[in-house]
Amino acid sequence: MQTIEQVLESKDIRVTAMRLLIYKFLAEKEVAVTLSDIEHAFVKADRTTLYRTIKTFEEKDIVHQIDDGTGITKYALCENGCNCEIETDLHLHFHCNNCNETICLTEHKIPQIKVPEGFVSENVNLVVKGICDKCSGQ
Amino acid sequence: MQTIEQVLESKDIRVTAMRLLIYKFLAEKEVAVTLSDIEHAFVKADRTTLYRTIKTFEEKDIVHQIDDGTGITKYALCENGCNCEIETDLHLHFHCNNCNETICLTEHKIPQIKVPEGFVSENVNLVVKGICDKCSGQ
DNA sequence: CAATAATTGCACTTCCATTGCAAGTATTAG
DNA sequence: CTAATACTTGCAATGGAAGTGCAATTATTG
Ligand SMILES: [Mn+2]
Ligand SMILES: [Mn+2]
Ligand SMILES: [Zn+2]
Ligand SMILES: [Zn+2]
Repeated sequence: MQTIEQVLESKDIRVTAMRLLIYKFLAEKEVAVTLSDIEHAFVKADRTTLYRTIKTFEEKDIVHQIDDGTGITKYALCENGCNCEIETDLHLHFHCNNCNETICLTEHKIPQIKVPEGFVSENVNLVVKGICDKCSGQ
Repeated sequence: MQTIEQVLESKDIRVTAMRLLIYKFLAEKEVAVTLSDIEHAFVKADRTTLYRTIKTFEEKDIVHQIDDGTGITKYALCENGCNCEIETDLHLHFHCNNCNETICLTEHKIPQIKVPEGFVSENVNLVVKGICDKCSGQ
């Protein structure tokens, strides 16, 4: 088990207080977060810093971006050993129409999608919408 | 074969010059269009009118919205007999990373996606990204 | 300790989406 | 046919998210 410091260093990112805090915040959340969520969690920090921190994380494949169709970009920590660099987002994402939260279903891989002759598939974004386990009351 | 006038009337939309023109524009395009595309095609009309026309079409299930991950909403005419109201976007969408165009693959239905216990799937958004038939040169 | 490099904060910008309100146009009732 | 009413269109303004230039601060290195 690596410490957060070790994770950052292994990706050639300097360890700063801000980065540790944001990493912890993401790790504690079991759902994908928006920049605005992070802003509300760290009101003292500047928006730009938060923005650039998450962008750094994204570049270095510490987080991946999720477009769940709400129009607002969300982010979630990559799984240990996730290969975002090679094939983006192999797992599917679930967006709850009730609580409006989006979560990674890391265990659920995206099935092979057939495309017509002449088309070349490079990657796939798949978002399932519906009611999440918490909201469905089971 | 219905005329455009008949299509609009059947959906309780008043026939206006603007609406006929925009409908025709969408019908002639084989790709999904942005509001900005429509704006460029109708420079004399006000942006708001174009916006509200497309929103009216969307409400009445004449067009469907496509979120292809570019951050800009696109629209495309619904197929004849499409059931947007009931289950949104059964077909998949393809976004070309080369020409930046998005098309409906109406023949390609989205496969059944399994979700974990407790989750209820209501609809699915699936966008495949890659190279389209025109750009792949076949 | 000084030089250098990276990070952070502030201010500003751009782009798309959306709304209030007034003016114009079509529809309906008398 | 005319007046009242409903709907459509245009203008102006707003809001929200994303992104950038630059200076100040902080950390790293020699
Ligand atoms: Mn994910
Ligand atoms: Mn479509
Ligand atoms: Zn929920
Ligand atoms: Zn193409």
